[in-house]
Amino acid sequence: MASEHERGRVKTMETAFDIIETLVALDGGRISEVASELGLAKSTAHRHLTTLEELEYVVVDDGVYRPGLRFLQIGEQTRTRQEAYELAKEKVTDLAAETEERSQFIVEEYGRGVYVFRDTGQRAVHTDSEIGKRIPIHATAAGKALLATLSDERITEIIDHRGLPALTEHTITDESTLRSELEGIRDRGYSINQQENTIGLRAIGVPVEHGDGTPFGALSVSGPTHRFQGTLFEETLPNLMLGTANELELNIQYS
Amino acid sequence: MASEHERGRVKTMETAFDIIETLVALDGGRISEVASELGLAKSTAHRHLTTLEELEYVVVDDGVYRPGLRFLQIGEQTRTRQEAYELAKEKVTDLAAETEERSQFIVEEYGRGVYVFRDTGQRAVHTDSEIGKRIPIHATAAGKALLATLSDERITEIIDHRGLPALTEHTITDESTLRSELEGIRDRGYSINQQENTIGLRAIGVPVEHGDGTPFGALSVSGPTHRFQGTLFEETLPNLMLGTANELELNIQYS
DNA sequence: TCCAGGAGTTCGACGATGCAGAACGCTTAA
DNA sequence: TTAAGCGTTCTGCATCGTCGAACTCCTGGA
Repeated sequence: MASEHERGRVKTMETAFDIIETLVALDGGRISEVASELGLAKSTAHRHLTTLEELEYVVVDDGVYRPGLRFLQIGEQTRTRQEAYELAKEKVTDLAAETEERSQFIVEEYGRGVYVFRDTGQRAVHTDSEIGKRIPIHATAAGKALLATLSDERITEIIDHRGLPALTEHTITDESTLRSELEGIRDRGYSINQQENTIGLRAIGVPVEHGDGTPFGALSVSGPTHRFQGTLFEETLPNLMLGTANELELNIQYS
Repeated sequence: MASEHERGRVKTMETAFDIIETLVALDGGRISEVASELGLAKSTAHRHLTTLEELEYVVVDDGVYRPGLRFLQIGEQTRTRQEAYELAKEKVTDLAAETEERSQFIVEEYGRGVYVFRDTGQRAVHTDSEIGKRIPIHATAAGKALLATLSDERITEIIDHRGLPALTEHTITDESTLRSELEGIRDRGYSINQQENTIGLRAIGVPVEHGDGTPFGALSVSGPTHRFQGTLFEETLPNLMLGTANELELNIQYS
């Protein structure tokens, strides 16, 4: 099963996490569901799930196993471990309030962007449901801003590893185009997303660096093309975001 | 190593999660640190950590391994899976805004209370750092409110499993006292915490149930004894919270 | 410059342990 | 009453996780 992995790894651990991911994907599953889904013997799935439950990583309700809140605990701890994350959260909230659009903060992990905070202007649409979601780094404003802060070697690594898949007809899929785009971002200080990720959506992103110039993450604000145009899109928003990123960097430096 | 666990479980998985928990506890560790911490051979720790990194559950920076954001992803997904959680979050925010005190929503897992949302009135102190934290269910307002909604058998199970450890001199450590306290909560509709968890802190908790009467979680608001007294503590707050819980239950029922 | 110490990595051999499959009991539906 | 489906338990086999040794790389001190 799934033997595309290198040798020399702990196979049992792979099946353990395969099971957890199956539970996430199925939104909870019974023993035999999991077993057939992964091609395991029923007894094996049973043993794994029982162990996961004893370790308190999985809860069982009426025979249906689901991931437990311990993942949330570990996730929150890794998120808040760095004080800078709290500062970034404030800025995300501020941006959402000022622009009344959707704003988010992402960091890079394994060559992809990961949503760390997100907020929206209107209270009603307020949802955190995509926190932790991984997005292709080359097709989002925040992702490109982040890429621009990385070293050339790291950029090459990421492109080699993840490729440049097209998400819409506007996605940049050519490496040299992307590189010159990144050059432009470094000059301007901010990045633009022109429906490269989703048709009908534009966005502006700004990188955020630590005091010593090492990359930290990126802020972005996104909205519909009919609102994101003209002076707002070309001047007001970029200036607001550059200012916000600058404040954030100063806050980080002196905290 | 650590052989107090039952036979018939997947031992390798236990060491895998032991390693993850060690990384959480140490806030990142090197291979040999983890190995000596858990009494493993260096090569074993190496193999596990390499596997965890390949599975993208752990990131490595300059030889130091840390839990990755995938835990956050799984945690957020389990939290937001149930739509009711979003509704609960709104109420936590509302309570924090109205009372200008700390408010939280907890659910029960493995016989303990788990913070699912938390908010505080003043923006400055706004921190989510304790999300996911597990608390003794008998020594908190929300915990007792939650306990009061459970079946007698489940209550017995929890007490047998977790015991009633004293956290302060006011903690209820006697089972029959706790049971009559729960009876009172069922009558009144809300619970009170009189410095049972932390000296100097009082709190009020209300249970939240699904439309069919099954337990969902509990809301609570906590504050310092010098503010939590008199009419506020005896009337205003309880009424506010009972109303809020009632609204929440209605929202849940018709969503 | 050389050596010593510590860290990460690789390798091989042993035996613990994870795995599949069968068998059993329970519940549900026909 | 029976059959199907599910969870649970057990047992034997061979896989695979474990340890320890050996090697390299890096760093700091003499």
